[in-house]
Amino acid sequence: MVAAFMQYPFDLFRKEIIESLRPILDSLGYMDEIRLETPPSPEMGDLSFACFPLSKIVKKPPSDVAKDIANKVSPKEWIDHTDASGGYVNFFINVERLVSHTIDVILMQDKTYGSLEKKQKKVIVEHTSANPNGPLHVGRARNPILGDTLVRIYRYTGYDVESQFYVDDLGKQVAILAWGVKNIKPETLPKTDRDKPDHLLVRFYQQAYKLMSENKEVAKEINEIVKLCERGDEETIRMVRDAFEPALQGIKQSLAELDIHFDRFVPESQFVKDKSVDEVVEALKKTEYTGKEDGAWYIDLKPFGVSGRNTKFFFTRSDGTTLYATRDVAYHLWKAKHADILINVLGEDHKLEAKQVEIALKLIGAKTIPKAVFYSFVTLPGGKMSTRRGRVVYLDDLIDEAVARAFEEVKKRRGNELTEEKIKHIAKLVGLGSIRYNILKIQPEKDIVFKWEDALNFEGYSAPFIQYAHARASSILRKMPSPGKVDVKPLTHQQEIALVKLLARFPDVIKEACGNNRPNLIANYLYDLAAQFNQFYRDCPVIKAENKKLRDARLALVQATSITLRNGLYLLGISAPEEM
RNA sequence: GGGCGCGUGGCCUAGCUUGGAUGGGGCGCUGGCCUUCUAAGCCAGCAGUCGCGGGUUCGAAUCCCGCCGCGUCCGCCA
Repeated sequence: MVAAFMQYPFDLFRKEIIESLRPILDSLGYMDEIRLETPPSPEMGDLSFACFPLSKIVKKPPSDVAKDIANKVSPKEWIDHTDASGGYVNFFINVERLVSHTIDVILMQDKTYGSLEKKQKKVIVEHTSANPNGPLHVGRARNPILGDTLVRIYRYTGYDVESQFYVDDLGKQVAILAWGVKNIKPETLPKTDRDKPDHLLVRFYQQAYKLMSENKEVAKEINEIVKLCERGDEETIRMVRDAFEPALQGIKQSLAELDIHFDRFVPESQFVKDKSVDEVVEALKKTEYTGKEDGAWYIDLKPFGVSGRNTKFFFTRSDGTTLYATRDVAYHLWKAKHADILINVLGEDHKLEAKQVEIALKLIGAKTIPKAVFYSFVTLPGGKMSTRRGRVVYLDDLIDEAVARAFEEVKKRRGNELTEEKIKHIAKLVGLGSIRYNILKIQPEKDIVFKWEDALNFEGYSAPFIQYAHARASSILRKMPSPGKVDVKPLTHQQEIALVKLLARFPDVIKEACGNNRPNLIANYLYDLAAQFNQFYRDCPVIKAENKKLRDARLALVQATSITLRNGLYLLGISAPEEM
């Protein structure tokens, strides 16, 4: 058992620099926090300190200040030497120490390399929360992929995490579906090519929606269902739930394909049944921003910086029933009781609603305010996706297509050496990995126009590129296992050093990705790491290294790389094939 | 009309929170590398007014103001 949590090399290096710099800077009258940056290229150093602000204080040119400081810093355990250029003090790490320490840590921690110490804090990540009225389409697929990745990242960073899917069982969408299931004869509906409950059910929804728009009677009946649900009528809620439950199962199935699972499904009706939403209403009625219009209660959001045509946030209807956002407030109060940090993954269309909930929570004195991660829509080249109009690409179709495409690719390359079964297995890992990666590599706030060629990208900046690097490493280790703890002094080739330096950065990347809710940083990093490994692979023969010492050292490095790639891919929910 | 987000080579994208040292990648295109650990790879080349205009600064893709374009929201819907 690994007793103590080993400290990561770059943390130690950074710490040493700051300790050396502090007294020097103090004596020059610079009291600010010391911020270190990474030079643009490794030849210039491993970390640097900019002297521009300091040059003002001491009234000397930055280059002179940098030179003075560089001369005063002496080599230590981690600082090998310093250098001044262009107004920067550049610090070079002790490479020999870095190499041995980094490889030691990685081989020792193995599956936990990059993870951080336990935080003793609970996080609830709410994501997906899609209306269970049909299959997930790719327009919404960003949500579960981002959400699940955040769950993984928070766990790895040391938090206790629970993932939640908020089931909107009181909404109009599910009421329409329930009406359809009850009133529409299945044989009148078009056939589906997919025998999966969500695909079968969405036809009822689409048809019921159509009838509702054409026929006032139908609309009335559907509204009646909604009303009964909102009042907490057990029988109606059960009827609706029975209607949508299979669709939810279908959604779960699709997500399971992508290795996405939830710890808890929370039905919206829970907060009507336990009356907690009524408590929210009572509390909101008492604020100084509260008003009433035709019997409906609202909060004026204008003083909170919300603007637009209408700034009133209605939290009851004139008949006293609550609205979606009101119940969402109750849900968040409940979550706050069970966690220290709340993360919500939401589409950009929910920005105002999230703001309403946040303001309401503050007004009634909630101590934990959720942090939202918004993502922009995935659209089709012709515009938005729409389940109603059938203008959609379903996630299931994307999955099938990705796996099929991957199958062709594997077959093309390895068809004559691998069994059909093995090809299928690899194709699945590659196809599914590509879907996740192609979403995760892009910042959430950027719009994505769905194009098959991008979604199924298998080369360059893609999952298979990284998986391939891992497979290459595995292939070497399969032929000749790493001897474990060895003397890594022979690792002096520039590709080896560059590779180790990247490996050592992994924990920083995770910390950064978690702190800012930005999984794309990990996606980026893994690409860089894989690319660097490919260069090492080209220049440094491992099995046929000149001598046994070098070979063993390189094997350890390959092992360390394979561990880091695998851990990183795991965080993104992508599998690391040993062969492809 | 107002709020929020986005705008980087033909296409996609990193960097923007915390301003600094030559703006990184990928796709596509052109040319080269498989008798050596899997070529889903590697190397070289072509390709950029960082939407436009102003400002702050020793220094702006990054901060501030204005404008333009795209997305999204402004329901007693969810």
